Amino acid sequence: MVSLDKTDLKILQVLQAEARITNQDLSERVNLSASSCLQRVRRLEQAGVLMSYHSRINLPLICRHIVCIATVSLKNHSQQDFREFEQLVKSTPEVVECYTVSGEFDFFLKIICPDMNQYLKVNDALVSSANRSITINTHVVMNQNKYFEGLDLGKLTSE
Amino acid sequence: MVSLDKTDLKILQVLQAEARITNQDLSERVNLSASSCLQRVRRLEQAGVLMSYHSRINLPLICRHIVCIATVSLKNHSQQDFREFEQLVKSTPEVVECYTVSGEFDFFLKIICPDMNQYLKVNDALVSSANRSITINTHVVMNQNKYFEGLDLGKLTSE
DNA sequence: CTTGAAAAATTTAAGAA
DNA sequence: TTCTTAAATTTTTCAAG
Repeated sequence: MVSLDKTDLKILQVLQAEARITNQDLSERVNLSASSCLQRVRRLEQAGVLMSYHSRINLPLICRHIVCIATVSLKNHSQQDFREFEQLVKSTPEVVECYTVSGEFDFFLKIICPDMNQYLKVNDALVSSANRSITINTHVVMNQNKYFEGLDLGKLTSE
Repeated sequence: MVSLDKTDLKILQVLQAEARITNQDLSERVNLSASSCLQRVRRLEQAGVLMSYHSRINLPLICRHIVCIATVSLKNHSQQDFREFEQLVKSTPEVVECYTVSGEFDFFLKIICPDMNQYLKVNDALVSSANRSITINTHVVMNQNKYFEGLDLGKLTSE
């Protein structure tokens, strides 16, 4: 567990939502000189706290596509079967996120495809990937009401 | 629908996964001069194609927390009830993503809390927010196997 | 829509507190 | 850890193709 002071948290808070801010502007926001701000950012990167920087793209604006969320249950709960399924997921580019969960399902997948035809192919590949039984339930996303915009690190790290 | 050429797609492809790349490096990657590369990036921002830039933070490294995925079904499917629920979700910081879906559920939520105690509070707030009936099913995330790293825009936009 | 050059701004390393 | 300073680099504008 890396320990961070308030200034580090402020830096992370800003970078979560404005990753392309200049170091100079960032330093003003957190009341630091540009050089010590940069030093902290580099340290956070090296420590693995800042993992990567991404752009959000307005996909509906540039192409037709469908987003689905699929629940997955494996009949056989052996480590081997889990690993194999995870491997398959990792090598399937249409699956953009995958969570292992407790409860009535084993996995949640988020899948993005150009059209339903391609989705069916991905689905088939997941189902018939091996000879083990698997139940996949698909939910087509009709609207995304809330996008991830960064966590409230103050709340999460307080206490 | 905004129409993009191959160079625009390359720019988006790079920025999705390396949002803090310098414009100069980006221009080399896409075989353009720095100035025309910058011009394209600004145009993509103005057109709303590039929406925002985010950092991924290694949360397990800096604090204890739990991630849950919840399925939600409303008993009453009136527009009014949907809107009210969406409003509640938007004003609840622990809910970091929300999808309206077709099928057996109405919404999928991703929720991040410092601990289970706080999760229960959020859950209660969602359930008892109003006098309408709602079914929430919680799945604790045990592992995230695949993170969003950027779409393959070539595949999505081809044809 | 591009390039290339010049000006403005930022990043980054070094030295001192 | 911080800051200041200064050199290196990058961003940004603009004239011209």
